[in-house]
Amino acid sequence: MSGKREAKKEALRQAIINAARQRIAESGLDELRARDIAKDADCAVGSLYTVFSDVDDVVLHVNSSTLTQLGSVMEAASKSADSPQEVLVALAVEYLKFATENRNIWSALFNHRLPEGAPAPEWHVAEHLVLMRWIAIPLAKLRPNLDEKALAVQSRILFAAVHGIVSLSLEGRFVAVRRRDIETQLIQFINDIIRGFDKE
Amino acid sequence: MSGKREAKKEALRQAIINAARQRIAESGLDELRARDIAKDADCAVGSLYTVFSDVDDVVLHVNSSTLTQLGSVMEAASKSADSPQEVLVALAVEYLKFATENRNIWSALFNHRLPEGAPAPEWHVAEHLVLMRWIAIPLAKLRPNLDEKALAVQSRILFAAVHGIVSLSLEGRFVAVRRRDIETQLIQFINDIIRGFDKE
DNA sequence: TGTACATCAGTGAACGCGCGTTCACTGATGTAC
DNA sequence: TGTACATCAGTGAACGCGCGTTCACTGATGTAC
Repeated sequence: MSGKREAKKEALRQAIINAARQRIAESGLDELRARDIAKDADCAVGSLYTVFSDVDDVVLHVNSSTLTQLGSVMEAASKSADSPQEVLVALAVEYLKFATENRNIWSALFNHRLPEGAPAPEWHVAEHLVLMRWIAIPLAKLRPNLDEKALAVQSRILFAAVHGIVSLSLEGRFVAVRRRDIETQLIQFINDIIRGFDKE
Repeated sequence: MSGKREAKKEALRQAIINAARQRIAESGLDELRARDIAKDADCAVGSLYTVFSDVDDVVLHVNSSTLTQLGSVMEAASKSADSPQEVLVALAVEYLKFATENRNIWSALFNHRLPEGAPAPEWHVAEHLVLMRWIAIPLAKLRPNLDEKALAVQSRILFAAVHGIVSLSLEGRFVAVRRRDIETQLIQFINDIIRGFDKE
């Protein structure tokens, strides 16, 4: 009966990550507090520090699980259509949908800043790169002349553009566009770009 | 000699705004502290509260002046080329340049969050709208069939896309693209979109 | 299986600090005559 | 122009609070025999 400690520790880790995710989903990353996480996870504040190095570390793990979710969404979108055009549109639309339905969780991905000298750990960066693959696949079919490197760059640029549209629209601020218009606009936008490829 | 008080007050306002801008430029919005602003502006912390309601109010004014700067940049870009295609490219390139050269000042525009219930004051929102006009003008020539409303939406979408590319590239994070490639990519991106319009 | 001891997870009150904001006071500007 | 008083800008030490993190302690799990 030796794995009992290990098992409890793992359960605690999960409870903390879930509690943190829940909190972020409800009130946003800015309102996340160590004490609140502990309360929701049914443990003492101190316990948090026995399984994570600090609160940022917890957030990193929440974001990691968000990226996994997003990966599934993108995989599904990729399979939902045949032509690469349609796949790219589906990816954009599903991204918008995910962001809309999981606003705070999604924005935590981009608003979480690690303290000064600490760059995001490598395993976390890698998780992002995986997502770019889902864009690269259909893009490769549309632009077969691009080499691997150029393809990677193009994927990121396209992601960044879509992200920008989703982001500025959702975060609302000054550049707001009516919610029900965004999807239409996004689809049209992707199609415009793809048409641009054709004529190149 | 009755305007002396008024004049000093105005000088203090400017000194505080300038000090805050300088601080933000050097260390970013996150590192902005009331005491530091006061020290740089050669006044006591308390003075800040005699001319501004709080630190957020100061930031709002810094951002306002940044928007004015950005307006001049966009105006110049608009005059630097004749064809609407070239103007749109110039606007994007100059936006990238402005963001690169004034990284912290620029990102304060987007990272400054007002506390809960307080939306940005109307005068500040209006300043943003003015910028969208610089995009709408060349866009109207390329797509003469769009009505005023659709044109406004398209301008915002286009801005959001460019902003997304500039933003994710500069803020670096995971989706980094090599700096010297961004400009090339951005130009190509705008051209792709415009070509898309043509084929519509 | 049972007992004695060792280890380590889990606890939560207390520490410490950063920082926005206030407020009783001082001194400069303005007004009245 | 000069003097006395009033007003208000400017001061900065002190307040207050939020919150991440620690650490001496307790109690549960594991090990030895």
